[in-house]
Amino acid sequence: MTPSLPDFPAPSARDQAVLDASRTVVQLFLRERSVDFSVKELAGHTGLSERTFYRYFPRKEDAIRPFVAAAIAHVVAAVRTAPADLPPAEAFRHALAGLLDMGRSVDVETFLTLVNGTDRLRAVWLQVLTDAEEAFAGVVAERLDLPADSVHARFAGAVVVSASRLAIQPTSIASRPPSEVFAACMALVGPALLSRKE
Amino acid sequence: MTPSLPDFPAPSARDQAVLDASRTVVQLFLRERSVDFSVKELAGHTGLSERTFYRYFPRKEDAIRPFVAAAIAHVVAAVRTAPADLPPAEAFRHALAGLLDMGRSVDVETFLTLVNGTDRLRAVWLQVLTDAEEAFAGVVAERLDLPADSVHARFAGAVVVSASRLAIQPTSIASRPPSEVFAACMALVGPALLSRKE
DNA sequence: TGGCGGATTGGCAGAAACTGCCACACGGAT
DNA sequence: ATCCGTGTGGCAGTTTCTGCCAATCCGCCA
Repeated sequence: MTPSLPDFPAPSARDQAVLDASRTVVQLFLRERSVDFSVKELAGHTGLSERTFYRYFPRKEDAIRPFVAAAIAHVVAAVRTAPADLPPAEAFRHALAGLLDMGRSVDVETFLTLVNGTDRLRAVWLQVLTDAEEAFAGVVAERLDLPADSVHARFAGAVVVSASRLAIQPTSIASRPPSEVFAACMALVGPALLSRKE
Repeated sequence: MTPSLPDFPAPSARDQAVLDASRTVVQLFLRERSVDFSVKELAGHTGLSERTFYRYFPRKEDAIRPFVAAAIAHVVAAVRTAPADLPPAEAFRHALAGLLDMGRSVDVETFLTLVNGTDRLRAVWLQVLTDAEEAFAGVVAERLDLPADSVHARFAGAVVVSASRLAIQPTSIASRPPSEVFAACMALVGPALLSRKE
């Protein structure tokens, strides 16, 4: 039997191995409060050969990507399963807050500091966020009953990502909690972007 | 005498040399419709030694950065000098359209295709756009009389960048002209974000 | 059980990207 | 002429990354 839908690929053993390796790398970064490691070292810490490391991660800085992508997928899933009558903006806000609470297990703040302090990692971070726009556009489209590739949906996805990014920036955090900043941003864009038209 | 304000650095001869080199690289990419060149080749084409190339551009893909940054600075300047009574969204739309018209001298569309088709360049592109958010936030803050580092201004900057990015994406272009897409996005966010409150 | 085929792995060689160092060239001020 | 700060080129050495091949693992079928 085929236990999973063909177009919704079940996470293969390999994907899991990649994600594990990614998580190990991130934990190493956080433990040492540094990202200054050679590939040889990273491969050693993850129990992979150097060659396999490069097969898992096309470039060494991509090692953080699966971990971050998984976190975002978590948010998307949370929004998707939120009660249907919850306004999309609220659903996102809750999901985001949930993620940052989960942050007790991984110190989100130092992670972001490390990532933003390193050009190469910052680049990966931005790429992942840009990919997230698509996923967010998808769930917005679902909720508002729009085509997922419409300008409206895609723009909404991008706006939500922007608000999220702003909400978790250190300078914003200092002033007030992320979910407040996020809500403030959502209030600014008005109802046209994220409400279902009757 | 000191001919320029100390905190507004006059473009040094070196900066100009860097920008020239960057432009040369971009022109090479466009002429060959390829970005597949070694540093040795790029250095040769720009008339720089390999060593100096690395002094100008920390990583080889950064070679496109000054060129793109200059284009964005051009947009920012255009918005800044737009008539004060023009709504900010309109000012951005005009400036953007102007840039794309300038596109006759550099084929914007193939440039974006090349950049988006290469992970390393795409990363740089996204970084530059993220930097642009700050600059855009600055001119929005100017026009709306807000502090430049307020959440409102920064969010507005990010939203404008998102709309611009969406507007120049090939899939969007195919359907309708960029400045229309941009205007559609601006219409979605409503007046709260970009209008001066009386 | 034993072998077959596809996917994954590790090791090695080599290319390409990048850095540290130093000596040299240039231009302006003394 | 000399000094000095800035920029440059060249070279050696390190790190990152890729191509290739042989070895291994694993599900599967005979």
